[in-house]
Amino acid sequence: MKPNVLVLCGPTASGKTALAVALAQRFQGEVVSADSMQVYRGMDIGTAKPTPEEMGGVPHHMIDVANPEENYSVARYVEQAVPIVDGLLARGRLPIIAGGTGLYIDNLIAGRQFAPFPGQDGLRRQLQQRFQQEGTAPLLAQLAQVDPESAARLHPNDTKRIIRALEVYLATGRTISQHNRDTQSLPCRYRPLTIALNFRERPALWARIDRRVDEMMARGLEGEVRRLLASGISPQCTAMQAIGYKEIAGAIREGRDVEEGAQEVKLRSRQYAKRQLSWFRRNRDAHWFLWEADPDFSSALAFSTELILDSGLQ
RNA sequence: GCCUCUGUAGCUCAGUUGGUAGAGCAGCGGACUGAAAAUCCGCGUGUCGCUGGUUCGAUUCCGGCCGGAGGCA
Repeated sequence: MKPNVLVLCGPTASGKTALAVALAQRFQGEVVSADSMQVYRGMDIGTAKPTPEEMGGVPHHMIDVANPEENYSVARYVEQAVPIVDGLLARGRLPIIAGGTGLYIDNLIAGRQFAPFPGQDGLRRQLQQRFQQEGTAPLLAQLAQVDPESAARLHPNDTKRIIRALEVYLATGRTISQHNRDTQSLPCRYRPLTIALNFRERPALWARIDRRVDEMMARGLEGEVRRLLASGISPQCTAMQAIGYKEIAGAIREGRDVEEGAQEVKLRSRQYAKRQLSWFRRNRDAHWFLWEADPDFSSALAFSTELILDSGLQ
C-alpha cells in the first residue's frame, strides 16, 4: 500500500520547519504541526513557531488552537487534527505532519481513541491529594487490586501513570490495559512515509540549540514570558511547563539574571532532544537524514524528494 | 627568588592509616496511550599532573620537575 501522509520528525532544532515548507511547496502540501506547545496562542518565540515569512505561503494547521490557560492533551489533538488531515486528503493536498511531539504524531497516525477523561468531577484532584498525603504505595496497592497488569508494568515512582491508570478504572470500570489493548489492535488511520532528521554528531545539535536559544532571547523571549505571567496564568498550567518559559519565569520570580535562565533553557533543551530521539529511534520505518555540522539543505531536500517519489506518495 | 596550599571523571569535589577510587551535576541508553517541552527507569565514562625513589605492591609515603592559587620579598 502506498503511503498517504508524510511525517517529518526529529529533535528540537533539527530543521523540521524549513524542510516541511520546502516539501509542501514542491508537492502541493500543507503542514499539520505535531507540537504540544505550538498549539498555545501567544507563545511564539519560545516554541519556535514558524513566522509568516518562514511559512512561505504554505498553510499551517494545529498551531494557535488553544489558550495557554487551557490544558491541551493528546486526545484533543487527535480529535482536532484528524478532520484536518482527512480534509487535505479529500482535496488532494499532501498532509505533512511535522513536529517533535512523538506521542502526538503516533496517535494521529493511528487515529486512536482515548479512554474517557473524568472531566470536572475532581477525581484526578482527589487522587493527587491522596498521593500528597500518603505517597504512591497505597495508590499502587489499590491499582494492583483492580488492574494487576498495569500495577506490574508501572514503576512505583511513576506517579503520573499510576494516577492515570487508577483514574481510568474508577471512571469507566475498565482497565487502562484492556483499553489500550483494544485500541492498539485497530488498524492505523493513515499510512505514513516517515522522514526523521538529526545531526550526525550530538555536539552539532547542541550548537544549533544554543544558537537558537540566543536568538530567542534576542527576539524578546523575556517579554513574552512577562506578558504570560502578567495575564495571571498559573505556573501549574501545561503551557508553563514548556521549556524556555518555566526557566525564564523562574529566573524572573527569583530575581535572578535572565541570562542564567537562558543557560538553563539550553541545558533543558539538550535533555529534551535526547528524549525525543529515544522516542523516534523506536520507529523502525523511519528514514533518517543526518545533517553534518554545517547543514546542506539542498541535499536534505533531494533526499526527501527521492523518497517521496519512490514511495508513490503525492 | 623563598614559603604555604593545591593538582583525582567533562565540571565541582570526597577518599584511599599503601592493596589501581566515588558523590553531585553534566553525559549516555531506555520507557512512554487524555500533563508528553511532561513523567519515570537504568548506566561511572578515570594513565588519581609528570618523573624517579622506598616497597611484594604507590593515586596514597619521600625527592625532583611542570601547572594553578595565595603569602613574603
